[in-house]
Amino acid sequence: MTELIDQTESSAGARVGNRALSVMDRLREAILGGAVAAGERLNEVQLSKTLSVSRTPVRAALQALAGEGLLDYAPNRGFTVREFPLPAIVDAYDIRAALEGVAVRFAAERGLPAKEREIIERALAAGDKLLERGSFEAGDLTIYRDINGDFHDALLAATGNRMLSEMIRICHHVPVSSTRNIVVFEYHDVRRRHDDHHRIFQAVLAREPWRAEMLMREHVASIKTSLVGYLSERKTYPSAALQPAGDGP
Amino acid sequence: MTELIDQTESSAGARVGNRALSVMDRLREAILGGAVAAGERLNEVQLSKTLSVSRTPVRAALQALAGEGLLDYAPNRGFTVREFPLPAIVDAYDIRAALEGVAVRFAAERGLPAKEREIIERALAAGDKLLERGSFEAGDLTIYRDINGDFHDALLAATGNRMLSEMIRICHHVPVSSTRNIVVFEYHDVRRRHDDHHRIFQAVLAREPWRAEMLMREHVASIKTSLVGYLSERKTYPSAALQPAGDGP
DNA sequence: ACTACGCAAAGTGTATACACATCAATTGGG
DNA sequence: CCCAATTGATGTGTATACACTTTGCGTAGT
Repeated sequence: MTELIDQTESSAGARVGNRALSVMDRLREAILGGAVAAGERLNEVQLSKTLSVSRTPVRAALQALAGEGLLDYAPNRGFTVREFPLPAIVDAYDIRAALEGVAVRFAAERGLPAKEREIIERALAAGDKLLERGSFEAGDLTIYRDINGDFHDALLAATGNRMLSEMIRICHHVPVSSTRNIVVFEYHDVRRRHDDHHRIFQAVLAREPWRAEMLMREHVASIKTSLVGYLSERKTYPSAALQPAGDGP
Repeated sequence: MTELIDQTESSAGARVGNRALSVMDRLREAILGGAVAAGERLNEVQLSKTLSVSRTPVRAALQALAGEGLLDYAPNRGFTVREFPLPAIVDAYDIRAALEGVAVRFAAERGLPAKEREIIERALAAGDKLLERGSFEAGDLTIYRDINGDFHDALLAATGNRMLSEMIRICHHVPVSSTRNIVVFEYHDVRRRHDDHHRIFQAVLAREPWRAEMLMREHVASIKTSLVGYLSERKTYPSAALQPAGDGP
């Protein structure tokens, strides 16, 4: 009763009740933030003591997170943080490329609702303005990260297919692979991807489904390529290294 | 300890503990079988009385099924059977086509493990034998349904990517859209799809990733087309009509 | 007759106690 | 000295009681 929880999302995915919801959010944050190691076993009583709730909402949250693919479950052994080996992370980009490709194809076939169209136009305009200077300054990348997120989210909402959006959301929530992050910091790369966005948007408006899909697939694939290149330069395993960098537009 | 449950699957997806597992299976069966209507609200106490268990495993099962996308959840209102409008069912084929396309691409890139290769070869041989007669008899479709399932499952296992296989599994579990069913009964159509399987397998063996992906996409897309055609002939809504027919190879 | 308030019944959310499985360490036998 | 069985501790699985939220019905007021 005293807790203030943003239960904006109503019935998507595998949510759970009041208190369990906040537990779920805190746990997800902890997992994605790397506070708990991959493969680590999550002790229910310990968590319930830490979070000052009973085991019931903790269990509910754990099961919901398992539904999101962040945890593994083994009977009589409880939940463990799912491991995401580097190959699996890279694969996630291919999966995401295929799914977002289908999403924009749907959007191009069905047409863009006015609301989403406005959001996208605003995002594109904001990107144009940010990029017209010809170079990046301090907080610019953070700003563009949000712009990029708005673009993809709006396109996602435009498909009107829950299963598809949930799957894409899962791809975005693969540890270290959040959409709102950017792998390549070079101005020139961001510029190119912003141009991709324009082209994709045009294809959707022009009702060219297959061109839109193809562009989106290539768009996401190029992000994967950048990630792989980034990783092969510095051999370091990116569990923490990528944390602030992550993935791309 | 008196109950005999097949807990073959260990840590995939969102499973839950011993008793909850059997509850989950029974509920899934009931939902997929159409025993409970879409949109219907699932009463926890009623279910627990029906199944002779307490509410705890029932809740666990419900949350797990929500994680599989079969149920919706609303805080303080419980779980409802998710609705799958006809457009969503049709969309599922496009999503499945994209995902299985990526799966075979991975298989072609990575190579087929000996075990899966054997399974596929056996399935293809069995299909050849079944089809060489030139026409279908009574139980032949049921047999081919299993052959078809084995083929797709083996290919799926060969990718070695959990997220991908789970997503494909979800597509297959969309109500009325199980892979192991076949929409078109014509011998000629099954023949064509069996040929598709051969070509896909060859492409995977020949290490031609993009050709394999393209073939698989077209393969699944053709099934969607058949379904749409089937539906537009008889205008009846397929909630029950498709139950025995379903979807295809 | 219609609306608004309130109360009661139904149902979900949470806490807690107990049953059972798993794992590790210790002890007894070979 | 090593292997194995048993026993304890740790931790999950289930049942149940209670608190809170929602919802529908009934009543009173306009």
